[in-house]
Amino acid sequence: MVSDGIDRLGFLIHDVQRLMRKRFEARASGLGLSSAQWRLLVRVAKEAGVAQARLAELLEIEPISVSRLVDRMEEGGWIERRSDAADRRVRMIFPTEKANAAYADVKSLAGEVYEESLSGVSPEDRRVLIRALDVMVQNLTDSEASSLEKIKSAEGATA
Amino acid sequence: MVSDGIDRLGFLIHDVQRLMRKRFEARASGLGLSSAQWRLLVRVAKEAGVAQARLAELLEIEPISVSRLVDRMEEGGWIERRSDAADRRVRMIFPTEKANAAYADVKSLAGEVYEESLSGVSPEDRRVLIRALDVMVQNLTDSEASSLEKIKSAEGATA
DNA sequence: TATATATAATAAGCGTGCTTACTATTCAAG
DNA sequence: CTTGAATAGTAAGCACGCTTATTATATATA
Repeated sequence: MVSDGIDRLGFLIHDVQRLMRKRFEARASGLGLSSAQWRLLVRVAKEAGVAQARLAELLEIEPISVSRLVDRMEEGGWIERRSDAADRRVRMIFPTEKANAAYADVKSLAGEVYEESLSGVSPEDRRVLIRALDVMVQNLTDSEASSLEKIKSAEGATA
Repeated sequence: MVSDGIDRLGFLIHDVQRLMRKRFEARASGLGLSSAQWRLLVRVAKEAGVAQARLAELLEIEPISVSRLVDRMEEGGWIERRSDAADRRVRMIFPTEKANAAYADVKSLAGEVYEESLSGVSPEDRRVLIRALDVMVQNLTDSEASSLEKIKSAEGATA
C-alpha cells in the first residue's frame, strides 16, 4: 500500500529541486550566475525595463528579496537600475550587454540539466510529470491567495 | 505549438518545492518547527542516538548545516546532544519527549499538504509522478557520485 | 489645500543552505 | 612515544528566501 510513495512526495520534491539547482550552479558557475540570478535574468531579458515590484510578482518572491538580488546582480554587471521619470518611486531594470550575451548559454545549460535529470523517463511520462507539477503549483497557489475553502465552481473568477 | 513544457521543468520544481515548504511551515508554525527541522526530526525519531555526521549523510546536507540546525533544535527543546563515551569526537542526537509527541502531528500535517497539492491528480498520474521524481533523484545523484565516487554505504530503502 | 491611504523600494535581522578554515580527537605508521 | 592523516564538530561569512518596519512618492478624498 505504501508502494505509491506519496508519503515521500515532500522529500522527493525537495531533493530534486536541490540536486537540479546544485548541478545547474556547478555548470553556470563559470558565468558567475546563481540559479536565482538566472531566473531573474530570464524575466528581465524578456521584458527590459520591468519594475522590481513586477519582478517580485513574476518570480513569486517578496519585493525585498528582489531588491537584494538586484543589488548583487547590479554589482556583478548583469543588470542596470534606471529611474522612471513618470513615477520616481520606480526603478526600471535593464539587462546589460553581458547579460544578453550570457542568456543563450544559460538557457542551453538549463536544457542540458533537464535532459540529464529526465534520462530514462518516457515522453508520455514527461508529459504527465509536467502536467502534475502544473496542477500542484495551481493547487498550492490558489488557496494560499484565498486562504478559505476552494469551491470556485470552475471558471467563476476573473480568469 | 506542441510545447511539452520541459523547458519549464526547473521553474516548476522550484515553485512546487517553495510553495509546499511555505504551506507546511504555515501549518507547523504552531508547533514551532520549520520544514528543515522536521526533516531532521524524522531521522532522529527513527534512529535515536545517531551521530551528526550520519545525519548529514542521510539528509544530504553538509555537516556544518546539521550543526547549526541542531543548535536551534536543541535550543527549542526538540533534541538532545549526548557525548559518545567510545569516541569523544561524536555527539549523539536524541529526540526529546516533546519531539516524540509532535512526530505524529507533523506527519499528519505533511500528509494534508501532499493531498492538497495533488488535488485533481489521478492515482495513475500520481504513480507516474512519484516514479519520475525517483528517477530524477537517481539521475542527478548518480553522476554526481560518479565524479566524487562516494556515498554508497547503507543507502536508501531504509526510509 | 490638507490629510489619509496605497505603492515602490529598502533596511534590519533571522533561518537554512553553502565554502573555507579551525580545534579536538582518533587511528595508523614510524 | 611521536608524528601525521583522517574524522567529528564548529566558527565565520556569504547567498537567498522570509517578516516586519521605514522612507519616498503617488493618489484619493474630505
